[in-house]
Amino acid sequence: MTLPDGAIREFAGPVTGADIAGAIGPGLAKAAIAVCVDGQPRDLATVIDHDAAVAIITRDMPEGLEILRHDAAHVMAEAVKELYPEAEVTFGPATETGFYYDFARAEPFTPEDLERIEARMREIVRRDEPITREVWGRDAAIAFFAGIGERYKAEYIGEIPENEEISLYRQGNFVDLCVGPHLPSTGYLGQAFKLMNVAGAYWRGDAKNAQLQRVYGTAWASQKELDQYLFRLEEAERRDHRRLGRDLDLFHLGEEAVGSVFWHPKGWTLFRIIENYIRSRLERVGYHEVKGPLLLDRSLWEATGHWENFRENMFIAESRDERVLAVKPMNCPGHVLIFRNRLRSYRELPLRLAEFGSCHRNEPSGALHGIMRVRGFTQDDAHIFCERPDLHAEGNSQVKEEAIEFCNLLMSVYRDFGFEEVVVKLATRPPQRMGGEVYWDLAEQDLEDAVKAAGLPYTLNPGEGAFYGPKLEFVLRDALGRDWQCGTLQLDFQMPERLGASYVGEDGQRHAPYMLHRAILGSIERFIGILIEHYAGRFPLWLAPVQIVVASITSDAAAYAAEVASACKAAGLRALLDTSNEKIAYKVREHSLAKIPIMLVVGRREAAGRSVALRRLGGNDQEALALADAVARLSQEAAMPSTT
RNA sequence: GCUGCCGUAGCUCAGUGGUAGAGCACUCCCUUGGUAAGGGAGAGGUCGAAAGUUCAAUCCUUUCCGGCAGCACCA
Repeated sequence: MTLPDGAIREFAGPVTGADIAGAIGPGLAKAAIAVCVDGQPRDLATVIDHDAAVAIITRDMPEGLEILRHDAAHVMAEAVKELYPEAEVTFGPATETGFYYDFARAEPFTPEDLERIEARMREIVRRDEPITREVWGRDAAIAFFAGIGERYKAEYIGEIPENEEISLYRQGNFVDLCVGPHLPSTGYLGQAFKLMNVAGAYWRGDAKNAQLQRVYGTAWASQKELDQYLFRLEEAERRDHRRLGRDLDLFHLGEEAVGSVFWHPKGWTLFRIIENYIRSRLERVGYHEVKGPLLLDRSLWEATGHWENFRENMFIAESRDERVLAVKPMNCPGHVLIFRNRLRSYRELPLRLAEFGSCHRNEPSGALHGIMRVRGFTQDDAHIFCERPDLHAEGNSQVKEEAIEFCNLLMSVYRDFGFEEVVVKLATRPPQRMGGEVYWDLAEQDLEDAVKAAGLPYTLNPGEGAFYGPKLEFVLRDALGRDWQCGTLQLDFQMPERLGASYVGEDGQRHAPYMLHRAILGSIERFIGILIEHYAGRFPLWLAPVQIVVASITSDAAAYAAEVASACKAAGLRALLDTSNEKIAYKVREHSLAKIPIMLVVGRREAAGRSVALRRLGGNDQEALALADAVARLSQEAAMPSTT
């Protein structure tokens, strides 16, 4: 047996994982929960009868944790069957943070039911029931599950491929179909788990199928990790953009416009700062900003194929002469029409048309979520029209050059917003697609080369590209370690042609251009939601809607405070004046809760010396500064990054 | 859209088959106080909407609207 460190252990005959762990040491024997044989996770009791590479899996390892969680699902199923024998079991896998199990039962589970189930689970763990594996014949297995009324299990076994082994796991009186591996006994699960909530889920993930009840739980290797996870959940709740949006008076959502945002002055300030920052970045690298119409004639959407495929998701309007129009769900057709409006030369390419495009999509009500998922939103969109690549040419195509430039720009923008960790996914040709294989080959190659050239880590997402071309998806990771897909770069060799766009090439002939759809932030509304949660509402100075509050200590200093606020505003800083009739401690608390980054406190002393006492959010001390110095320093600190 | 839960003052939440309360926020008054809540008074609600049961509904029932969680969706 070859161990992970390369050491070789000899055994006279067939051994189990437990034997091997025991041979290595008593500590490991105790910690072992499963074994990895030639890369495959197995039960600790599995007999290994050949030379193999083995690794003992413990509960602290990611593989071990996954087994633990999977077992938690089984223990839950056992508990449910004991308490509610009429419930049918279906699937119950491990998840990123725990597990779930889908049950079929006419009665909904109540929160009280969850408490009962959790208590029974803890009891099953204390019973320490041995978990054993059995291999069954297909027909016997189907008959068994059908016989005990488990129709979903029986249905599923019928669909397992002929060549696969059908294994059942038994713990106590509970028997479940499962590939495993599992813990040696229920006691190994420990008590670091908790049931979280119940929700509906479709049988086999299909909305056409019956809806089951999914019970979610979380499970960890230790109580400490469970506590940390629960704390992280609380932290996420504290940072929830819906709560902070209200507390910081950034926006509200209302039933008068479901799925659209009412931006308040501070929120709109933030929106405009972000828009202006992107505008400035784009101008520097040769984009031209445009603005297309919001309402476009039905015939255009028929030409793009949207009328056929996405009509349910579009808002439809009618003009008084009874023409049918759709509120645009995307900006590209408008940009193609701008491109197509006159004869274009290859000399104009690449042509980069950018728009802060206001889009509307009639999303299903259940999909809406704060400002993250809305029906009306704004994209930092642009379409880059490129020369049709010559399949036999040397060197980089325009498409590739533009893709590289875009990756660099995107990374720089993300860094400016405080996101350092970004992963890229390359989504390649889907089963249903348009265009010949040679074009797909080249297109995928160009995008892959571009990510490499930009030095970004990436993973493949096979078959997930759009029907008109492959795409890059940019996923950033926030302060809480959550992933958000924001940026996208999609290559499209269909739409320009479909809408009759062309340019005159060097050869004097007309060609349909290639088009790159690209966005960095994606939806600005959603991106602001992400920023709020990333920063927990404590924006860096350049983004803060209110950067400075000038607070007076006594009314004697009010006039000077007003002068200080004016000086800040004159320097382009977003400053607020607070000369209200409150004590300074009250003002400090109030503006700290409003998460305003800088407070300039002025009393008699400052007024006499033309100075300010500068206090930073979260700090406990103040710094005495001459007014002019403070303004100069803050202006510099508040500068928009990468734009000067 | 589906399943479950929820909807009482701007916010957080009590409460009752006989038409409502607290804290914070808000307004006014007193207070001029040096770094996370000074004191007092006042105003504020068709109890999400409609229909039904009832002598009587904020409370019970139904439908609708909206929110939350998950699923499905996300060109």
